[in-house]
Amino acid sequence: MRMGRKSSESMNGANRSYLAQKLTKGGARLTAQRKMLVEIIQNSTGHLDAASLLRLAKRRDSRIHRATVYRTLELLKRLRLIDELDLMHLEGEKHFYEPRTRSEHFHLACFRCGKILEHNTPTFERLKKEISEQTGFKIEVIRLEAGGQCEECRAQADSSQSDASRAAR
Amino acid sequence: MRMGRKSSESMNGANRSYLAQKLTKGGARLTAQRKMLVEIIQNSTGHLDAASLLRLAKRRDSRIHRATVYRTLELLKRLRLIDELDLMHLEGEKHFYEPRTRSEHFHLACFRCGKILEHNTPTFERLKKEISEQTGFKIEVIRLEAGGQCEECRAQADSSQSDASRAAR
DNA sequence: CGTTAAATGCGAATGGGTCGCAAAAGCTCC
DNA sequence: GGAGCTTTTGCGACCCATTCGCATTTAACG
Ligand SMILES: [Mn+2]
Ligand SMILES: [Mn+2]
Ligand SMILES: [Zn+2]
Ligand SMILES: [Zn+2]
Repeated sequence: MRMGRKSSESMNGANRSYLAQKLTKGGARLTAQRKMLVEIIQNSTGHLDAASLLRLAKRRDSRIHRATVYRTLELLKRLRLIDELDLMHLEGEKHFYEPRTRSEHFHLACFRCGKILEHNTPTFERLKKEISEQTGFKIEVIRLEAGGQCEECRAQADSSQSDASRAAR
Repeated sequence: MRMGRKSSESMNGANRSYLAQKLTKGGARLTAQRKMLVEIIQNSTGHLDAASLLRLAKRRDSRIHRATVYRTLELLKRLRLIDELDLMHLEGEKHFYEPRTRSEHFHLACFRCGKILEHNTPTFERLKKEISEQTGFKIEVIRLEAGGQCEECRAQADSSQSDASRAAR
């Protein structure tokens, strides 16, 4: 009977109250799978899709099933613990997820290099406020995404553009 | 050999130059199918998904195939003649399409009654400008969507809320 | 018109996501 | 710390939107 605690577990202790609070509100049970999935999402840096999340989870406990991942994502969305992103369908039709613990931001997807930029400005906050005021609509989730060219790729495109026009002469 | 022209066809004459211009740029051919699909999209009021578009198209020429619809939508997206919407996945994973001829707006999807509101405010324009200025990102397509409760549904929810609290006492 | 590259129809194949059900695991209350 | 009830999981079959490869047709250019 190992009583040793890994750092992730002791850290879990701190998280548990927050999660327990959030998850148990509404009658959701705090299962091992859910704890694991939430922890992976929280600790992950980038934007996870369901398949990646499953892969990472299987590394800890190979018995976890795809359906559980999808069901948990659905639950976390409902509880507003994560946001779902499309990232302009840059990599097919799948969705990406990120914890709502980080400060709010939107996403810019570069069609050329595939990079995802995160950004925010007070004007976004203002826009949301205006929307509610002007339409009476109560915003529960909002998603702002743009596709185009990032600064670097634009510079590159411009220089090859001038190459092309030079060659055309 | 019927020489009569339906109004939709004569209207087509006006559109054709615009379409021909847009479609033939980049080497796209002006096929009967493409003309038909673009016309359906332009004349449609609501937000069409691929299946609805196919259904409407089949009504005019039953030989048109699903794959052609998808390929045409892809083309029109590339040419920036239409925008693709998710509408917060209110009706599953499918996408919706609308012509870019109408003035720009974003979409608010009511989770309760399923209504889609269209809205705009100058702050949105300003936000886009700021994004470009602050990040150097060149926006080619942008999508702003919110999900929540429309004014009517909110009023309804509030009144049933107070019913509930009254009942609870 | 004939030529040629591009587009279409077709049906099979993908891929992301969902479902129904039996077994397993949380919670609650004692 | 179990009994009993309810929720959740694993599982595989299934679904639905979209894509693909290929043979045939068609638009566009000369
Ligand atoms: Mn989507
Ligand atoms: Mn992000
Ligand atoms: Zn880039
Ligand atoms: Zn509503």
